Amino acid sequence: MGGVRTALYNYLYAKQNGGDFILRIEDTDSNRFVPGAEQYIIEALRWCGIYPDEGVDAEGKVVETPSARHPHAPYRQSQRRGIYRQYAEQLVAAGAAYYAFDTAEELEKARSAAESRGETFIYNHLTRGALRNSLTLPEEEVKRLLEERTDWTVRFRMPEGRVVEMDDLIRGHISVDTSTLDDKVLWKRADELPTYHLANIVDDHLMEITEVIRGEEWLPSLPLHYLLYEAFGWQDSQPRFAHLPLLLKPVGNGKLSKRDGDKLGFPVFPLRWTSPTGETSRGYREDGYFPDAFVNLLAMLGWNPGTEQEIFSLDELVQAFSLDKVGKSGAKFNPDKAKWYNREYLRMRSDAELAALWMPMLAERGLHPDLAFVERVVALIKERATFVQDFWTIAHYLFVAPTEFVPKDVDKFYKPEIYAAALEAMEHSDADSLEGYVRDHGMPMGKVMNCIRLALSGAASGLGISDILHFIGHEEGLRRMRFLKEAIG
RNA sequence: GGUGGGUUCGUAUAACGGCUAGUACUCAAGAUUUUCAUUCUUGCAAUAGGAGUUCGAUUCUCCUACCCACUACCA
Repeated sequence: MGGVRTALYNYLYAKQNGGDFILRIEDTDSNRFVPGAEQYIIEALRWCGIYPDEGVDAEGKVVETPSARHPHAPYRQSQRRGIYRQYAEQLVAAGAAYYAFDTAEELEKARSAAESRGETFIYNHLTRGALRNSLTLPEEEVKRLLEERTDWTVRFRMPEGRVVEMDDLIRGHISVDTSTLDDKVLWKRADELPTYHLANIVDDHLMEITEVIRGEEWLPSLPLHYLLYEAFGWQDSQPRFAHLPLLLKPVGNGKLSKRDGDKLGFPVFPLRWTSPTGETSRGYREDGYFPDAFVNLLAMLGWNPGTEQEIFSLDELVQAFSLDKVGKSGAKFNPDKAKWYNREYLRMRSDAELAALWMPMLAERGLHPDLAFVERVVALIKERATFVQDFWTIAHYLFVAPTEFVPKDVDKFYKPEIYAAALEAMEHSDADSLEGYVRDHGMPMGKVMNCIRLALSGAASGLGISDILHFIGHEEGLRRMRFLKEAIG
């Protein structure tokens, strides 16, 4: 959800300003490759109605837009491998970065040693002088290690005691002292791939990105990114940054995780997702949410239009969206409000459209009613439903006679005198005259009517009796009256 | 621990430094309905705490508290 919201805000911002929305796959961690994840992202965006102007499509090919522009291909960082090394080395040559030869074990040792002293190990101006890198080793040995070993990295040489002044479109001015920051790895010889920081800056520059709208978790690395733009000499074309507040779990504290959804009974994924380990998480699509409702509720999590309007189509969002109306604090997700949104969107759908969505579900139950009949049913019940899936629960007895009766309602309304009156009323009237007959003959309205409803629907609550009768017909109504007696009596 | 960010009803949020702090969801009550749901009406409910600036602070400044993120050869 959080990822979709970030993509949505980027899309809205781009479209509002006549820009392009580019989908770039940042797959620079070969250890964390998840098969199917990329396809999933593309399919989820499509479901939401978000189509990239540039990027990769579901088949892994460059997106073909009407204008057929794809000047920045390839869009998958794993396919851009070749271009990053030169940039990393450019920084080394400029003195902004250096080669580091520390092995994972050595760093681990340094970390635990610091920990035992009650400190935290940071690879920075304080420690780099005592570690194995091109700043401490003789030139000859550096040259040798570079050729002999394949596990070295390029690290950013974070300056000491510099205050980086930054601007965020949402948070305003921020300044950070670089002394507290560390020498981040920029490039790994082992897989010839950059880390996020280098790849992001290089690609944003190459792809002419003008705005970076991303999650708040990136705010702490913003100084590094500023410094990187500076080291490359790209300050003039540096994009503007906006860090979005996080999506938080509905109860307690902390960011929304997939566990919360499982526990509290709502999806945290746009589409159903099955992880490589076979674990499945439910999706908004499969749960019956309409894509436009999902987009709408997501847009309102962290942003507001400044008016009291709550229902927005994607196009309206493009018009109304504004980064300065995005909040600064994390937004707790409210599942009840999400359902409310879907209910609103369900009501806006036409009877014909809802009937068309319901037909296949009826077919799964072996039912093949007239489309016109289904449309009439939908018109009657749509106000009572949140999802199309609810239709069956609400109106199943319009298609199939009840075979079970709610025991509590039976106890209350299936009594000899009441049943006799109810049967008499049914035998001497039709759908339209039933209520009048009951009243005119002095029968207890509530009891008799509920007894009839029990027979017709299996419970004492639900649709109006006259409505039910109109759908199933008087004969079927009488048959169900008799069946109630057989089943219970 | 360090650094950064954040803090208005339970939740999402509104309020040029100036009305009785508004709206929506949830919840409760009432009306409507043959029942339930819908619909309508009403109600409950908040500026984290403390200083300061000011005629006046939800809004600006500082301190405290709490929450979150980051602190990886992950993004």
